[in-house]
Amino acid sequence: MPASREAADKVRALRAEIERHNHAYYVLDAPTVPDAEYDRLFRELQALEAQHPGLVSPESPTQRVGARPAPEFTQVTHRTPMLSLANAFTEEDVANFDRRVREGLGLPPRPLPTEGGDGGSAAEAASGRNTAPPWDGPAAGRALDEVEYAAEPKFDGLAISLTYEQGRFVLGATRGDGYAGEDVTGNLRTVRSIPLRLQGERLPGFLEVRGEVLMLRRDFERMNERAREAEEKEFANPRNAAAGSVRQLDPRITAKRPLRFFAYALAGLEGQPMPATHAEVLERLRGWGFPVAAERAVVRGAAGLLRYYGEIGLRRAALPYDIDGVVYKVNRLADQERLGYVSRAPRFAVAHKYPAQEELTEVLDIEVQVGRTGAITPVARLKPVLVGGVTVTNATLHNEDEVRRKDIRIGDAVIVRRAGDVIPEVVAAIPEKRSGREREFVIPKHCPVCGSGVMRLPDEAIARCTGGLYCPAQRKQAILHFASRRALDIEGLGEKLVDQLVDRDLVKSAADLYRLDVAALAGLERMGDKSAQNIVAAIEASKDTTLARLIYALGIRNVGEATAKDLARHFGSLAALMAADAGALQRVNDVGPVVAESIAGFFAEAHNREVIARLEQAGVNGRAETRPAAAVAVVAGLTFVLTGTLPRLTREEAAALIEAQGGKVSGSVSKKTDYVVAGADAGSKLEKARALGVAVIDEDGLRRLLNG
DNA sequence: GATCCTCGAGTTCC
DNA sequence: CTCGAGGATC
Repeated sequence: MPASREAADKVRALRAEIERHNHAYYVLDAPTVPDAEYDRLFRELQALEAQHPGLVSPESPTQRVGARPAPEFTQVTHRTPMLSLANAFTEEDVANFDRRVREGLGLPPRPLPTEGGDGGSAAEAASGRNTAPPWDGPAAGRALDEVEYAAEPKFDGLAISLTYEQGRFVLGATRGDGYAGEDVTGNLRTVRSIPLRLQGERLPGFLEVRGEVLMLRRDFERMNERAREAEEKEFANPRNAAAGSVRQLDPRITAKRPLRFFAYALAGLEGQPMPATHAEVLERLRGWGFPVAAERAVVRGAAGLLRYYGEIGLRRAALPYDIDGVVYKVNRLADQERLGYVSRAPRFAVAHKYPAQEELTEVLDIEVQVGRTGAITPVARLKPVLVGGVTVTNATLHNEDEVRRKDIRIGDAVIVRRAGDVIPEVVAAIPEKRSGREREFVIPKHCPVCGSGVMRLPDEAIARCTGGLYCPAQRKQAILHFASRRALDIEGLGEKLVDQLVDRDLVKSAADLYRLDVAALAGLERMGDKSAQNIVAAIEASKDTTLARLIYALGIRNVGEATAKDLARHFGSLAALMAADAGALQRVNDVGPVVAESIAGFFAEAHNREVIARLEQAGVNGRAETRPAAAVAVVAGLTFVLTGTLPRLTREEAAALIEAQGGKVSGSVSKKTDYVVAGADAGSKLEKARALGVAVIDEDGLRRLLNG
């Protein structure tokens, strides 16, 4: 059917509208229509194009769904090479960069305090420049002498080059070796934030744009979540996911990946004059419809660069995308040209890197640890590697399924990261690096500590040692738990000491702690008279405690701090708790059939009852806490979550104050949270609070609430 | 029955 | 901090 003029007009209008919505959503990050409306427009356009195949053109938004797979990519030679940048790691490197730029531009080595603006003008005259230097503005003083730089985040993605002819996207290529890359036009057409047609009135006849393809962290996580549900392989990080997606031979797969594009340079322009500065380049790119980094800035001198580096460093974790540093470019393009290139890197730009949060290392071995409940946890012993400033040698692998899912083998090269900036985590193995000598990990059939059988219940992820308290590892953990800060808080009773006490049979259960005397302790390693006295005193002091702490200290399965508090409040004494049957137990908040069975089962054991009797004889007294009549307090009945470092209170102190007035302190933020109390360096909880619209207060705000 | 909210448990390094 | 899972809720 020949396309009627009417249909052609309609198609054009629909395309324009859809691209406008695309731009608003993917580039401006401000959606203009609901998703359903967008889908409706999209389907309407698809239907029209199906009716009139003559109207289909490569820059129609419908073509973003991806063309057929290609047998391989064809090579493209870059008109201008895509060079890499020199790296800077230290402040000194940055100072040297600034110094070399000044030399290259014929400026004096450093603007001396006494010279004022004279140095600048002298240099300008000497260099014979005819354009106004950036520091020749109305501002006066020292800053006049400093070089102006454009600074922006360095995206951790895949560098690509986009070519536009007469405003239409015609070629997209990977960086490759810098001189020739691969033609990935079909894949890049599916990336919604890459304009298929440039926006604006005055379009260049030819345009080549450089930028980065990446995945936003939230998109990456959502994608991995779906892969996990579908039991497909997950990607290790957003960069690998983006790179893998762009180099997909089947564009229909690429189309399903949530890729984004950010532009950062102009490599070719015909038909209109180049802008004067890099900052203006970015504005021009934005005008044509390309996303550019919101964090871009123009700064002066080495001091300005370092300040920018520090600011972005602080915001790094909160940025929507991964970055591995920041990039500094001399702002004026004329100056860039004068500085030119040295070997393969430009002299006018440098990448200032942050310490890596991910590193490559090697799994030397996978050992297992036995926890308090007998849980057998595989732990990777790693070749030591510096990640984000600390040396990492161990990382938990959680459980057998996790090892299988990530397919981590002994001897593998692996990527290690510090999750939430603290706890080391093995992100993924790199199977390409295998030699064939790697060994797969298997959970041992017998406990490495006591030799008892290891059992994994069918619907549990964790394998456990069946040795119970016969197993020295579990006994040690039980005693450490009993003495821990949130339980009976026996200071000085740490791992090394408990190891010795249990290995020498001086202590078999928590009750035995109360029979220790200085003489018994004094014979141990690293244990003088003074230390022994301190420990005996700490054990003595622990006898006076609360019922909630005592219940928690017993280490009943599925009974943690919060449940212990509920149980203490409900029953009032250990005797009453021990006498309760499953029905009575389930009347307590948050106790269902499973927890009730754990509790009843614990007290049914003769051994446990004996330990409790001996604790009571020794004088361990779990006194019930009397609740203040707190109905009048402002915070009564409200739920708080504490995060970050408060200026004057520890989190424990703040929690105690809240609970004393009848408030509740919880560990995770949800819609039901009333207040998040945030201190310095607050992390994900603060983010979540903001996302959910939960009220955030600081320590002073909390004090005001507590004081009514 | 599905979904959301919490809690419990295990873990690293300084 | 993260994961898994128990309990509550709709």
